[in-house]
Amino acid sequence: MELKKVEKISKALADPNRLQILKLLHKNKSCMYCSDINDVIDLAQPSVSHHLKQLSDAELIIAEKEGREVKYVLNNKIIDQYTSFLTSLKV
Amino acid sequence: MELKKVEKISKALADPNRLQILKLLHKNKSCMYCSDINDVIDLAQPSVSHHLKQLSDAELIIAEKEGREVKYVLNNKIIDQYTSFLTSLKV
DNA sequence: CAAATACATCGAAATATTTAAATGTATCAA
DNA sequence: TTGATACATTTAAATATTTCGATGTATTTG
Repeated sequence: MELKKVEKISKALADPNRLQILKLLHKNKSCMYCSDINDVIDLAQPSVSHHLKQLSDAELIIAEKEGREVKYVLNNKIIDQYTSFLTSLKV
Repeated sequence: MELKKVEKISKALADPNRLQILKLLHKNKSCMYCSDINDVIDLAQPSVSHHLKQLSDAELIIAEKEGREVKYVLNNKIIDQYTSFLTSLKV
């Protein structure tokens, strides 16, 4: 995995609200809508939208548009790639 | 692993210079001195010192004082703990 | 088509991070 | 003990991130 990509994923993971969103997605078996996340995270809607975009840009989550809602799905694959890189750093 | 700790490690990993330092430590089998890192990283000495402190505070590296030099060692254990947390997020 | 809903984008303020020059501290060597 | 070396800390400037109100854009519903 490219260092630039590792940096981007790390940045996405470096915020308590975004970590909470990922935990929520895990708990709810990855299927959550933006409004559900808005209900739980104690931030204004544009802030949540911003965080979801960062997670999405890092490919940690995948946004699936369903009518006027957006469903968010955890991207297991990129987590594997990221952890593989980190493991490869070990001596 | 605590979310606060995950956040701190993620922050430490979210910088190109710090990632490069970790790669250097891996390449050199974890045994490097501050001055060696200064030679390779294109930053002033206080900046490198600052980055090493962040990696050290996140426990990604361990600083071992040897006389007037400091040797840096990769902390495999914390990498394992961090990747375990990330893996546990998967659905 | 008009109103409502769900989410995104813009703009701006508050806060955090990165960087380096200047300086400080500890250790070694002569 | 004096000068040099290795690294840390302080201070301050530049830059990036976080946050939210206001507003914009689709989509659905009546």
